Amino acid sequence: MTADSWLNQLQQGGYRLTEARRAVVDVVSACDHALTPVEVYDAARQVYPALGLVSVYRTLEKLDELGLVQRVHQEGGCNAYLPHADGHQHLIICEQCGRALYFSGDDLSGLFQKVGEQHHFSITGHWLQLSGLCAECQPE
Amino acid sequence: MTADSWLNQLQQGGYRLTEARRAVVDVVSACDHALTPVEVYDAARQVYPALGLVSVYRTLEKLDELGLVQRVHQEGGCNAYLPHADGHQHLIICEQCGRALYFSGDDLSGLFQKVGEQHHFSITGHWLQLSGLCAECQPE
DNA sequence: CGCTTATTGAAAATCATTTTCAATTATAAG
DNA sequence: CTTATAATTGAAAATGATTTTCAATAAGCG
Ligand SMILES: [Mn+2]
Ligand SMILES: [Mn+2]
Ligand SMILES: [Zn+2]
Ligand SMILES: [Zn+2]
Repeated sequence: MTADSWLNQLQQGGYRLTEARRAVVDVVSACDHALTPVEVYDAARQVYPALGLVSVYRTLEKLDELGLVQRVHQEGGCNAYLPHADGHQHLIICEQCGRALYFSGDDLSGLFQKVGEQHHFSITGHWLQLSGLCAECQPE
Repeated sequence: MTADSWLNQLQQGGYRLTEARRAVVDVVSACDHALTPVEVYDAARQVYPALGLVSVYRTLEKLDELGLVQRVHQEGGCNAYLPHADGHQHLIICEQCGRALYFSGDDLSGLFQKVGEQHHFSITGHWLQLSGLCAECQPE
């Protein structure tokens, strides 16, 4: 289970396992759409009502540090988190329901290198994100 | 000149031309790297010292509304603005000096469509941004 | 030039995030 | 199973960015 793996990695990282962290990890590790700190807070309190919003911020910070979550940028805001991509992957996000999904296998570095040369840039990274409608949100 | 065109469009949009707006437009329309509201404020005050930060926010909001600027997302933050791309273009940003540049001519919609199908998404948009080193920032 | 109303900057309010702090608790040692 | 220690907690205060309020100003129009 992802949650257990995350908890292990927190512990390996020298952090203690607490109720607050367990609650946050349970919510975020299992979620298929990006959540803001407050959304994590609301969801996690259903399991652990004593949770403080501060601990959500602090836990997300540590999960980010450990590479277990990543921040998601969208029109609506840039403070939502998802389980981190596995290797080099990019996001597709449903603009209706927010479902997020990673895909891989794009090989664009050649193209990007070429574009870079044309503009005298040496390209070191790229950021690609698709948006659309997931199966469930498409009209019949 | 871009600045004049922006001012015209503000006027066409029903907005009055004021010193505050002129100062903001002068700075943003001529800038080749993304600026935060405070950076715009500092730059524009050199020309118009009475400027208030609030007016920078308000002017950027209107320029965005008119499609004259666009928000730029980066690791460091997502509250910087650039003159809006001309049609369908994407950004290359120098990770050293922040110089920003648009490129076009990528035709990736075929690829994206295919990726979408594989995951039962109908793709409606994409977001692509390259980062690297501009000519001036490359070692020798 | 004068009228009307959008726009202004200052100050206050709001909102998200971070810091401070005393109380609690996870963990390791005994 | 204690006990000791230091990390972690949630509440409250502080901060920082952005928005709202408001009375004064000035753009645009006749
Ligand atoms: Mn890629
Ligand atoms: Mn494109
Ligand atoms: Zn959907
Ligand atoms: Zn550069």
